[in-house]
Amino acid sequence: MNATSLETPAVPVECLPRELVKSVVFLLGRLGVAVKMEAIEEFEQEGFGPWHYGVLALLEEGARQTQGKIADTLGVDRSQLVGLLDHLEERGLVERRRDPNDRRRQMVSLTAAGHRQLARFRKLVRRLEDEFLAPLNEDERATLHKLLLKTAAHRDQRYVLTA
Amino acid sequence: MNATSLETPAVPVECLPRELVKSVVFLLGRLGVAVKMEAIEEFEQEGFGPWHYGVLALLEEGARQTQGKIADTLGVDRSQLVGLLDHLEERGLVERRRDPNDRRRQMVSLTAAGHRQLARFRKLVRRLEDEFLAPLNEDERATLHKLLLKTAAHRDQRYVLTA
DNA sequence: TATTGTTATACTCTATAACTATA
DNA sequence: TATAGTTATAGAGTATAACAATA
Repeated sequence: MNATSLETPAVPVECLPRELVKSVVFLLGRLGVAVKMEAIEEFEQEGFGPWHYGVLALLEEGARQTQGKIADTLGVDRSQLVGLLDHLEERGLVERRRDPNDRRRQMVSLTAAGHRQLARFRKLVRRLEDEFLAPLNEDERATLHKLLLKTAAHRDQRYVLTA
Repeated sequence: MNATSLETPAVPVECLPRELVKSVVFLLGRLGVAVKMEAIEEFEQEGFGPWHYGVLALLEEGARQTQGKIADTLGVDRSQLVGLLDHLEERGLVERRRDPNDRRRQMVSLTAAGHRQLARFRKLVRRLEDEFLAPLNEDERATLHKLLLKTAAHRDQRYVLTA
């Protein structure tokens, strides 16, 4: 039984320095890392990681991408993507085919099983989001999203939502 | 010159999947990790890490903490805190004194130099925050803070701002 | 020679587990 | 025996660099 228990702790939980709690970047960093870790745990229970979800989601939007493009778009290293695709291919969720016009390139595409797995991933993410944002109502979530998106898009073009 | 350059890129930057960009938890995770990495870089240039700032900020609020209390409050492992305090003590920013009533305990307190370093850390964090939240005005930053705090406090008592 | 995908290597961070000295 | 602090060890995750095939 530790201090994070739901029961009233014998010793009151010490608060973080006000200075930190008042800082937007501190909260952003802490929450961001926390949500990432929770996501990793959730995906791991199904034998995957969050990156696998990103790859499948990207492939569904624009089929037949080369590995280089997938890696650059998602912001993962090309060498890292190899292992992710191996994992997905072994489970029959994606297919790799050499581009006949340039046999260095691999054209990656989603299989039917890949689409079904993507649906499962979406359910997982919805659950995670509902749990993590539990104290916020719909309006607040929309506001939070708007502010985060504005911040992200300012730093990185890839976040700009095109019409 | 890479694709993240400010110039108009020859090849248009591929967008992330809309599905991801529309997810609050995805943005939160990405931005959180990004701001953490930027903070680490900034602190590193002064020969420290973000944790050192947390320790100094905590010590200023409530002096003469034991190491266990500091570690639990900040959420770092006790064994990790040892190295952080070594680093700070070598530079004369904190002092460790054995508690005469229980010689297992170390009482840690801030020195005058520690206070001055804390002031420098604060300037660094203000700069980081201004840079990271550049696209948001004062009202938006306040709203973002409110929403993040509400989310964090719901998950972890240590974030509850006491009057 | 440059590029695509791949493999191998190294390094950082963290989590865990032993160890000491005190209680 | 249990606790506070310390040290040592091992693992995951990531970044870097070498490599093979093709252009």
